[in-house]
Amino acid sequence: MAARLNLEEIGRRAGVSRSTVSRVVNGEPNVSAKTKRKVEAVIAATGFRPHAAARSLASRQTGVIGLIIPSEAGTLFNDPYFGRLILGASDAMNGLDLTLALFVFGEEIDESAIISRVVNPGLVDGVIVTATRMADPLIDHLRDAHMPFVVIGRPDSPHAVYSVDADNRGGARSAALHFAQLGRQRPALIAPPSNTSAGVDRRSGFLDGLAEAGLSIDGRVREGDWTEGAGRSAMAELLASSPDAVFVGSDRMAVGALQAIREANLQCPQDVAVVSFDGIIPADMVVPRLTSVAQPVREVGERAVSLLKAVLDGDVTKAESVVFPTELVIRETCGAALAATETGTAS
Amino acid sequence: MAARLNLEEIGRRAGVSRSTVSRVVNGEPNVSAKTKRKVEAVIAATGFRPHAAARSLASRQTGVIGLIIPSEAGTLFNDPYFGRLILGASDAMNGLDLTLALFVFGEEIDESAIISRVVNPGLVDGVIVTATRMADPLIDHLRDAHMPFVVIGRPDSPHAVYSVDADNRGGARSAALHFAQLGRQRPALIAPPSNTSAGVDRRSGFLDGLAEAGLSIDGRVREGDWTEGAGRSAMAELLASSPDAVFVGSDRMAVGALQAIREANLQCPQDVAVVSFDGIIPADMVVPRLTSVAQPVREVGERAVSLLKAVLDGDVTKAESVVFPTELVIRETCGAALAATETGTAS
DNA sequence: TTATGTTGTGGGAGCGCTCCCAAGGAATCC
DNA sequence: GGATTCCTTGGGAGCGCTCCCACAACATAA
Repeated sequence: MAARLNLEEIGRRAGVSRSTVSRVVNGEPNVSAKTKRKVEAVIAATGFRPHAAARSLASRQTGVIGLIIPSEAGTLFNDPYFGRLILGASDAMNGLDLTLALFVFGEEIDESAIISRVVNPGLVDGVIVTATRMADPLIDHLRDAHMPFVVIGRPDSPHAVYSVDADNRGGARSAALHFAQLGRQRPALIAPPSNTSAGVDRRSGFLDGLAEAGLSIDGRVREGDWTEGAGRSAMAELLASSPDAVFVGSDRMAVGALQAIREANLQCPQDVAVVSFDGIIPADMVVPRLTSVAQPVREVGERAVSLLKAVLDGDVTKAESVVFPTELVIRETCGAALAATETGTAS
Repeated sequence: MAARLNLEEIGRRAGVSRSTVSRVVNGEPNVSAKTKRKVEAVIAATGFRPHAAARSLASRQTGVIGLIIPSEAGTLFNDPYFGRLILGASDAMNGLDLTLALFVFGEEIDESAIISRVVNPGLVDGVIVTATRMADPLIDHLRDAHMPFVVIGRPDSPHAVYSVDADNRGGARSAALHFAQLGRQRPALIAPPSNTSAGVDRRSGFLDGLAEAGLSIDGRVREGDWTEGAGRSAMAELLASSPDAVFVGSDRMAVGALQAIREANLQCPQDVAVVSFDGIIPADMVVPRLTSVAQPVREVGERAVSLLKAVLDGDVTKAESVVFPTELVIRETCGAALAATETGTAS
């Protein structure tokens, strides 16, 4: 009775062959309009959908792209960065009729177990790797397994790697210049982990900017693991060397830093100006409102997908690595409005 | 030379048949220790992994579970809820050797296009539906397509549906009782959207709690779309009727509400106490620290996976719907410490 | 007329796996 | 000893699709 719905069966009902149905389903040319109409009618009536696994097996591509978020990032799931990234990637995939497979490494999960699942042939066509660590072993594994991939971040691989990144150095540099312009004399830095490319770049970009502006940092540098707690304790330590401006490498750490400033009975931005990085926390969430270097997270996600798609299609004429500009969004914590008032430039 | 690696080829190299290799790969019994060792050696030497699509086609299951986040939730990606949920689901899947496929509906994407992709046979074994709307059409589609699914939330379907939810009513009720206990007289409510089960339940739970405690709300009710902005404007409106306590249906809206209170030159908790729902914002992120009804988001995600797994395995002896308890976590915005001080009960 | 495309259609082969049956050999039972 | 069972192994069939070649039907050119 209810014969299993497949190309053969649809063909039987439409009075054509399996091959013709396949052509209609895949929108191939060289099908007469009449035949096409007949077949489409049967498909619509039955609600037939081709079997994905069979298609994958025969065509050797799955239409699935993996997004890999390694273990250290597990805690990062508390910040909106990955949500945005996923949203961007997902949007792009919807447009390309691709499916997103998400691989999150839990701390307790053996990394190699995940890797072997990811590179499982016939599961995904390619992967996007996020939160890349410096010298990430995952990248070598992917290359060894001949799995096409795109990295989000700046990979420090000896080989050429397709990548998408935000301009971390430039953004951090602009924070330094901003402090200089506001007349701050004793800058400090709370850097993200230096085992990530973003950590390295935000640190060096800021230091370069300071040097350019003739400011010195004199060891007022700490490093934190992206969390509020880390920002808070790093800031508490830094306050001993009385900085008047701090560049904090992530919004979440900046929230912690503001907390520490408040606890020391100091005022932000009057006593200590703060500029952070990400531009990802809703503006109204913290008081005073955070001045932050914004990066286009969603666009990064979208672009990673389209780049990977190009790689998969062999469309290698496109650029190998893309860097999105970042933008210093001035709100309250940097004290720009304050400075303007003092010099009578603004209200 | 490099013959394609498949069961046949591995078998050839190990001097056994395709079938035997298959048995070893799948850990089936009834393979002699010696044969097993031989085959495993060849597999290890070659790095062979069985082809997922071929396996899916033959076995009629994919080992992939879909997680669906409908369009309205797109904006919600700004809050950590979905990150936690994904993390929980992902952890559970890693443990069960399952792969997570994420389907996010963008506003601009035609819902039915996604649906047809989701129910594509041979893609996923089953799906988890989140952020369910009341009378969600998606649920009917899934049923029609015979796609096994589990709902996160409280589905209001005429049919029996497997579901996992947090005790929204109970949590909201406890907020009301807490206000009553603290002697607040003029409670108000900022409810989440009433087209979601969480919105309906948090609203009714709070109102029930008030009734129980003999407090009336007199129209001091607004509704917001989960965002800070909505919380802020709802609170601004409510302040006209001078409430002394507000239950806000989500942490993000509570952040906006606090902002509105501050802008009205009122003090929280002295003038207006605030209790919110979710328990998801890092405690230090806002000042004063948010008293919130915490729900175990990660556990909900994990449980949804294990429930779906049970459904897929035909292990229907397990409960059809699971409700996780919620817990009122007292911090600063409710004014409990304040009340205690006043009555001399605590420091 | 015959040679030469062009378009539409059908069907064989094969993707790599699982499922299942059969068969040989070893172990066990009466 | 022969009959019965169990364990181990091999291979046919088939999952539903794509790829490719063959071929019929028709148009076009010499």
